[in-house]
Amino acid sequence: MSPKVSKEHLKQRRADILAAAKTVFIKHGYERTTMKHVMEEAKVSRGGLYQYFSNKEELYEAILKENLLQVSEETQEFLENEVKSYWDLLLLRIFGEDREPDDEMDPLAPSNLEFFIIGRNDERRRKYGQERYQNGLKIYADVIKAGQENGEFSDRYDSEMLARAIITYIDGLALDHAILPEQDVQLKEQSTILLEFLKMALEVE
Amino acid sequence: MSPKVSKEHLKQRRADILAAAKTVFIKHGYERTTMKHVMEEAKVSRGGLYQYFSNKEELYEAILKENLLQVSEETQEFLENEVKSYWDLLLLRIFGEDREPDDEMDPLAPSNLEFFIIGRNDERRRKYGQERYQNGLKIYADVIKAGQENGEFSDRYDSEMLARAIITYIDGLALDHAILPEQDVQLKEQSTILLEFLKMALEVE
DNA sequence: TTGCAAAACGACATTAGTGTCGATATAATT
DNA sequence: AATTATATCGACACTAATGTCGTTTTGCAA
Repeated sequence: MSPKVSKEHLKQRRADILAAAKTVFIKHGYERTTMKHVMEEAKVSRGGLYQYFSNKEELYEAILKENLLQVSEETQEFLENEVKSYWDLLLLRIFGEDREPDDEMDPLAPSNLEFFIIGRNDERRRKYGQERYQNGLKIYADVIKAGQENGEFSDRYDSEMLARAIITYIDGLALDHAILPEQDVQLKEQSTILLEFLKMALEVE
Repeated sequence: MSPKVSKEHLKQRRADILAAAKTVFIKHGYERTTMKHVMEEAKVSRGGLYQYFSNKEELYEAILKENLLQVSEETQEFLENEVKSYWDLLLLRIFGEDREPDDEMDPLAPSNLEFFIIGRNDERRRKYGQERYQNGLKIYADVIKAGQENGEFSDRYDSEMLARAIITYIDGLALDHAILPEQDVQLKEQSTILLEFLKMALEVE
C-alpha cells in the first residue's frame, strides 16, 4: 500500500523489513535464511525487498548496526549517574543492567558467529569483524585501566590482556550456547566463574 | 588408475581423498568448499568421489573421526609412563605434549566451528556435536576430579564445572583465532591466563 | 591372452537461490 | 478528476552446486 510515499512511510517500511529479517535470522541462522524467507516474513515481493536491501549481507549489516547502536544507547544511560565504582561499571558492561550472571543470551548471537566465521576469508567482512572486536576490547580495557590507575584494581595483569580474556570467554559462551543444550552450557554458573576469576585477577572484594 | 582393485588400493584411494579433502577444508572452510574442490584437489572424477563419500557431510565426518582417533592415540602414549602428577596430566591434556601455552591451533578448527554452528538446527549434527562435547568434558573433568580426591587439587570448585569453563575458554580462543588476526588473539598469552586461573582455582604451585 | 567385475569417468537432469527488469498500481500533487 | 513519479510486483534469466547413471577403462584371475 504505497507508491510515491512520504519519507516517513519509507522509513517505516524499512524498519518493518529489518524486524522481519531479524526474526528469520534468529530462526534459521544467517547462512540458511534466504531472501525468500525475508520476503515472506515481511510480506514484501522480491522486487520490493531488493529496493531496500540489495543483498543478504547488506541486510544483516543493517541489523548489526542497529543493534550496536541500541545497546550503546541503553548502557549510555547508566553511565554517568548510576555507577558506584569501576568494579560496578565493569559488571555493568559484562552482565548488563543487573550486574550479575544470568541465563540470557542475545538471540542473534548464533547468527553473528556464522556471519563472521564463514566470512573470515572475505577481506571486507574480516575488517568489519575486527573493528567490532576493537570496540569491544576498548570498552573493557578502559574500565580496567581506569580502575587500576585509580588503585581500585590490582595491576597484576595488563588491562588489555584481561579485556581480551574476557571477550574470549564470552565468545566461548556464545559459541557453546549456540550448539549445545542449556544444561551443558550453564551460562549462569559459567559466568559466575568468570566473575570469580576477575575478582582474583583484579583483587577486589 | 584402478578398477577391480585390491582392498589395499581402495583403502589408499580413500585415504588420498580424505587428505585432499582436508586440505581444501582448511583452505576454504566447511561451507565454502564444494565437492568439485575436493575432486580437483584429489584428482578424482565426480563419479569416482561419490563412490567413496556420498556427500560433503559424510566426508567431513570421516575427517573428524580420523582426527579424533589420531589425537587420542597420540596422547595415549604419554599416559602411563610420562606423567608426574595430575597437574602435569591436566597440562598435557590442555596444551599437548609440551605442557605449555603456544601459538599453535588446529588448522581445521575454523571449519569445525562452521560445521557445528551451521548445523545447530539439524538434529543429527547437534547430537554429534554434543557427543564430542561430552567426551571432551569427561577428559578434563576426570583428571580434575582425580586430583581433587587425591588431595593434589583444591576442591573449592566443582570438577565438572571447571572442565566446562576450560572448554568454553578454549572454544573462545578457537573462535577468535578463526576470525581475528594473530596479534588480536595472542593465543600464547591468553593461554597463560587460563593457566593462571587454573592454578588459582585448583591451588597448585 | 582373454574376459569380466567393478572402479572411474563425465555428461546431464535437477534443485535452489540470486538479482534484474518491464509492467502495474497508487499516494501525492495539480 | 487527472496526472505523475515511483514503490511494489512477480516472471525470468542466470548461476552454482548436487547426485545419478550409462559408458569407458582396466586390474586381476583363469
